[in-house]
Amino acid sequence: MTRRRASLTELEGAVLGVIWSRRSITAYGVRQRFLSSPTRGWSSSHGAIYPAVERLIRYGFVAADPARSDRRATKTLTVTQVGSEALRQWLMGLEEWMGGATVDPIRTRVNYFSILSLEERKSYLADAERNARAALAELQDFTPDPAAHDSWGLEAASVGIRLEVEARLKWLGILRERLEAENPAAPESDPGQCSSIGRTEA
Amino acid sequence: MTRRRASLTELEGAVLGVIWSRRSITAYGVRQRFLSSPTRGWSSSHGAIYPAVERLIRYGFVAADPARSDRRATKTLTVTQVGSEALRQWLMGLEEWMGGATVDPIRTRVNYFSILSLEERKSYLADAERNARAALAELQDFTPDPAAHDSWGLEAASVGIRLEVEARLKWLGILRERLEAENPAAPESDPGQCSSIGRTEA
DNA sequence: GGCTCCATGTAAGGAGTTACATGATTCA
DNA sequence: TGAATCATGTAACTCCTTACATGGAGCC
Repeated sequence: MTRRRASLTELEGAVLGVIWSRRSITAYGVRQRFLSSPTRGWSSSHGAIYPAVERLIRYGFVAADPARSDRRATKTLTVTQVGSEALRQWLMGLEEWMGGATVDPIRTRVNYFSILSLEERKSYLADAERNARAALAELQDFTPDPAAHDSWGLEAASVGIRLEVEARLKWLGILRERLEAENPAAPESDPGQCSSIGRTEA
Repeated sequence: MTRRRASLTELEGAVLGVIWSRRSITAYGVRQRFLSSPTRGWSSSHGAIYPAVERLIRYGFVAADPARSDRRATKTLTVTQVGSEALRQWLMGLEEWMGGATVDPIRTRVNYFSILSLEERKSYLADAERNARAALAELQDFTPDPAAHDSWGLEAASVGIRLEVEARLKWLGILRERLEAENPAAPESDPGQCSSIGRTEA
């Protein structure tokens, strides 16, 4: 119950949420949950999760009891009363900027598209579409944590994930069409013209 | 031209891209670009950008020339030949995971929705929708950097931003409807029943 | 007995946030 | 001359990544 920041970090909040949604789980189990999340970019390294759990314990938000019937250092984590209130507060602590767009590595790169040749752009878009489609396919097989005591939220979130990836796919399709419209595939004629487009820099 | 990582970080890549898209710009100007980006979550702190620029200079990707007609320490940054190749390589270095969903703070919180009361959930969704709508409205006024030498990519990216936020808005609408369908607004009758739903934990 | 998981930790190094600190330029 | 803005940097702190390190449990 040490001094702590005004509010939880995203990782701490998510870890607290996972423990809560399982009623009890080990730190190792928390990591498994993060690993199996369809959302890429969740830090699921030991070096991030164990310290985060430790902090939650220090704050008094999580109780760690040595697991009986296991001579290992295995600890069973549970959310305390205080922790449950902290989780609720973190949840309700929406900030205005959160309504805006997230950082999307595919989109970041598109900003500087004009450095690429037409062929490179096409190849980029094809790669991106393939990756997005793969993510969507994986999503088909995804079932939210069956061990959670209530999966309304997990279900709801997975709908959001699907919509986000579908939006990305739609966007990539628009870009592909845009590119094709601007550079009609001149059939076997004058290939030199196309490949110079977009390479303003040597 | 010091030893460096195998590939650029997202921040380094984006900084390199900004410098390239302006042909030349100061580090301060790069920061202004990040600040005016409609994508939230871009680190735009001095403490992140100046060191990133320094690294790019060390790698030989960016040239820094003291600006004439300015007795301050102002340096004009330009992308070198090597840097332009590095930018192209970073751009084309798409990885598979990038097709997946990004970390969205609104969505993260929804995962643990079952800790909230019905009223709290409704309030959360209303807040989130308001924030997303505000982000969309700001996007209307947004024009990609007019000083860029080619804005195809910037334009294309801003379309993606719009689609992402619209998808978020659509998703939040679905959740709101879902919530209302499950808990029909019992008109002035038995308010106690509703407020207990979703609070399985004390 | 050996392999695969389960389970927890630590240490080095890199990077971002925030706050501190300084000074030039421009415009009214 | 004063205020706002342009412009750069540094230092403390925290956090994450990656790799290293250890050992029990369960199963064949």
